[in-house]
Amino acid sequence: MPIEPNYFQQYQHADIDELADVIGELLQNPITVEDADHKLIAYSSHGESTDEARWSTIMGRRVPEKVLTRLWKDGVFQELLTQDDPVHIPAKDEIGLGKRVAIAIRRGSDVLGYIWAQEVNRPITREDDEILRQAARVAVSRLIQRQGKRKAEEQRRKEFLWELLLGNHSSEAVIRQKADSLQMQLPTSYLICIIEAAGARLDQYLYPLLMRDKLLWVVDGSQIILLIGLSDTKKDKSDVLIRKVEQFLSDSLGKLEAHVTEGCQVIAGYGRDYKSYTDIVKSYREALHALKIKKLFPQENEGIHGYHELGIYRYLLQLKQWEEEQGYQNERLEKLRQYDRENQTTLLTTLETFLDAAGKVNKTAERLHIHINTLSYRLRRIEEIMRVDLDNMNQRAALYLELKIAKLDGEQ
Amino acid sequence: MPIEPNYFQQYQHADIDELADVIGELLQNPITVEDADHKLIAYSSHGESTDEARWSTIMGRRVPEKVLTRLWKDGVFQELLTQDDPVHIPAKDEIGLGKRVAIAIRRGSDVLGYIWAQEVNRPITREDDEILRQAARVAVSRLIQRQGKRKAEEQRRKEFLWELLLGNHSSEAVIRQKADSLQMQLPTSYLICIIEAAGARLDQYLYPLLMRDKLLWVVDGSQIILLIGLSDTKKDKSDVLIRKVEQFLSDSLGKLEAHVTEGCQVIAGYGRDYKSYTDIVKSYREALHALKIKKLFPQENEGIHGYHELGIYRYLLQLKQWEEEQGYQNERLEKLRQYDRENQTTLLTTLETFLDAAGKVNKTAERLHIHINTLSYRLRRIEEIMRVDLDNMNQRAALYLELKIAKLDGEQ
DNA sequence: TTTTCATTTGTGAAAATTCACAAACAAACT
DNA sequence: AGTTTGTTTGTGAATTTTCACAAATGAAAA
Repeated sequence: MPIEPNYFQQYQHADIDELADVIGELLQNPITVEDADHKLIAYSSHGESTDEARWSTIMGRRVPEKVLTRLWKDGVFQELLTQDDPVHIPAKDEIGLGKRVAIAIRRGSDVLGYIWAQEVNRPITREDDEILRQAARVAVSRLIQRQGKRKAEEQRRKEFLWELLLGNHSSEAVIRQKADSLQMQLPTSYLICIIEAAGARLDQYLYPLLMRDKLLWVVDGSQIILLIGLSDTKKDKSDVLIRKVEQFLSDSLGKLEAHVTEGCQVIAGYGRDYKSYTDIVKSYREALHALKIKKLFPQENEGIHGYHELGIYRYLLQLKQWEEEQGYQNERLEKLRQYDRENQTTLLTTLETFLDAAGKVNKTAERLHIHINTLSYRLRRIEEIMRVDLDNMNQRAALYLELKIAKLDGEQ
Repeated sequence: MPIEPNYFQQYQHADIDELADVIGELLQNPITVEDADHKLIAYSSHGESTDEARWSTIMGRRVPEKVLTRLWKDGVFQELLTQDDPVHIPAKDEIGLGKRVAIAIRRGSDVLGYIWAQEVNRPITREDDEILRQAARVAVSRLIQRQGKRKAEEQRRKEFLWELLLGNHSSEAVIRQKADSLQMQLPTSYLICIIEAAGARLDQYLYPLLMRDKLLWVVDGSQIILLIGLSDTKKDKSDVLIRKVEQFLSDSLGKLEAHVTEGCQVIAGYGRDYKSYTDIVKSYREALHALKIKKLFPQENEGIHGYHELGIYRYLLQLKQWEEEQGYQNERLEKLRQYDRENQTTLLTTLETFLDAAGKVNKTAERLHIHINTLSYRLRRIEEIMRVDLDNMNQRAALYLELKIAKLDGEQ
C-alpha cells in the first residue's frame, strides 16, 4: 500500500477561498464549497468553462432548489451524508448539471458542508479521491466557526419550537414576529409529527431526511418531535400535507426499523393540520394522543398514524374516564365473560372478531378458523346471553365501544 | 222516576261500626268497610255465615295479598277507582272469595276506602245499588279523619323520596332508619322511573296503577318520578325488575296516550337498578338522561326507555361537550355536507340511513326508495369524497357517532 | 347544438348470507 | 350405562350482496 502524499501540508493556514483554488489546481477542474444548507462558501476562480448548475449556484449564492430536489430524489445526498468517501455523480442534463464528484465536510457525525468538483477539463478518477478526502479534512476548521453560528441559531429555533409546543405564546402576531427575527419562514399550513423509538439515536438516523425536508425538530427523550408544513398550496392543502407526512413517515420508519434493535418498536403519530400557530399545542397534543393509542392498540391501529384516522379510538380514554366517574360497569359484557369462564367457551373473542370484521360472517369465521354455521350458532348464543340485537347498529356500535374500552383495563 | 228513600237519615251521627251493621241489616248480608290501603275499618257483627276471604280479612285486619292481587288483575279495582257505582263481583273460588258487591268511598277524586257486601243470605240486585251509594256517601265523614292522617304520612314519605333523589343522605344506615320510622319497607332492588307528559294530570290518570303496585312517587312539574322495586327475588333480579318496569310503562303509557291531548307527547325513561339507597341519585340522573336523549332522538329511541338500552346515545352529550372543548370539527362530514349543497345530492342522508341499517344495503335501498345499484354507487362516492372505508368497523362506528353528535347541533 | 359528466337504473353471474334441519361429538347428569 | 345438554359441522335452498358492464337521463359545459 503506497503512502499517500499530504497534498495540503503547505496550505494548513490558507483561507477557504485559497483552499478552493488549490483543490481546483490539484484536480484541474472547477471547485465549489458549500455549507450544510447549500449556501455558497467559496469557489475556485480560474476562468474554466462551467455548467448551468454551477453558474446558478455562484450567481444566487446558493444551490438552486430544483438541483437540490433532484439530487435528494436520486439519493446523492443520502450517500454524501452517510459516507466519508467522495461520491461520483453522472451528468444530469435536464437540470443543467454536468458530471462531478462531491464529498461531505464532516466533523464526527455533523455535516458542515460539501466540496464539489466539476469534471470538465479532465476526468476525476478513484486516484483523486484521496485529494478530496484530505481537502474535506482541511476544510473542517474553516467551517467550524460558521457552523458554530449556525448551531447557535438552530438552538434558538429549537427553543422557539419548544415554546410553541408548550403554548407559551398566546398571540399569533408575537409568534410571527419572533419567527421573523429567527429568520424562519413558518409554513402556512403545518402539523406536529412525533416519532418514538426507545434506545435509538433518532436524530442521527433521520438526519438525511430532516435535512432533505428542512424540518424544524426537537428531541425529547426517545421521541423526536417534528413540525411539518406546506407553504404555498392554495386548495386541497390538507390532503397534500397529509400525503407529504405519510411519505415522510414511510421513508423514516423504513429506515429506522432497519437500524433499530430487534426488541424495541418504532412508532409514529401526528396531529391534525392547522394554520394558526397558536394551535400548535393542539396538534402536538393530538400527536401525543395518537402515539398513546397506538401503544394501547397496536394491531388495531397498524399502519395508522394520523390523529384524524383514529376513529373511535380517539374517544376511548375519555369515555373510560367518564364511565369510571359515573361508576358504570358493563353488566352485559361481564355476563358474557362469566359465561366464557363457566363453559370454557370463547364467545367474547368471537364477538370481538365479528365486530372487528364489521359484521361480515365470512371474514369472521375465517379469522377464527371455524365453520360458518358454528359462528352463526355462537352469535345466536351471544344475542341470547347478552340480550342484544346484533343487527341493530346502535347496539353493535355500543358493544364495539364497550369492548374496546374494556380492553383498556386489561380485562381482555 | 221514583224518589229513592233516604236510608241513612236517622244514622247520620252513627259511628262507623254501627254504620256497617245498618248496611248489613238493609242488605241482609255481611258487610266489610276498608280504607284505601285495604286495612279493615269496620264489619257487620251479625253471626252470618261468611267466606274465607272475609274471614281472613277480619282476622288479619287487612285484605289478604292474594285476594288483592287477583282483584287488581281482574280489573275490579280499576272499576272501583274510576266509577261511583257499586261493582258486582262474581265468586272467585280459587282465592276463597264468594260473590259480592263493592263500592268506593270517595271524596272528589280521592278514594278513602271501600264498602264490601257479601252475597250469602240473599242476592244483591241493582235495586240495592242506591243503598250502597248512600252508604258510601255517609261513610265519607267517618273516613276523612283517618284519611287526613294517611295523607300527612304520605306527604312525609314523599318528602323523604325527594331527599333521596337529591342525595341529601349519604349513609345507607340513616336512610334505612328513616324509612323504618316512616313505616316504609324499601325494596331490596329498585330503580327510578320518570314519566313526562306536558299538561296532563299524571298522578290522576295513573292513580289506579300507582295504587296497584303501591309505588312511592312524587310529581315534579310535568314529570312524575317513581321508585319501582322488587323485594324478595334472589337471582335474575335485574331481569325481573326490568320486566316489571316495562310492564308498568306499557300499562301507563297506553292509558296516558288515550287521555292526553293530541299535540303533547308522553315519554318515559328509567335508570339502572341498584340495591344501595345512596345510589338512588344515580338512578334518578340516569332516568333524566334517558328522558333527555329520548327528546333529542325520538325516532332512534322509540320503544326504548331504559338507560341501559341507550347504547351509544348514552355517550353522545358527553362526547359532544368534549369535542367542543377540544375545538374539534369534523371535516369529513363537512365535506360531504358541502358536496350535497353544491350538487343537490343527499349523500349525507344516504350515509346515515346506511349506517342506521347496520350496513344492510337491501334495507337501506328500501328505506330510501332507490335502486340497490344507485345505493352502491352513492356509497362508492361517499367513500371517495370522505376518504373513508365503510367496510372498516372502526371508521363505520366513528362515522356513526360523529353523525349522531352532529345531529345534536341541529346541523342535520 | 353537441359533448361531457354525474347520476340512476337495468341485467346477469359469482359469491356471500340466512335459514332450517340433521348428524356427530363431548361433557355433565341421572 | 343411558340421557341430556351444549357445541360443532354438514347439506341444501332461498335470498342477499357484490361486481362488472351497459344503457338512459338530465344538467352543465363547450
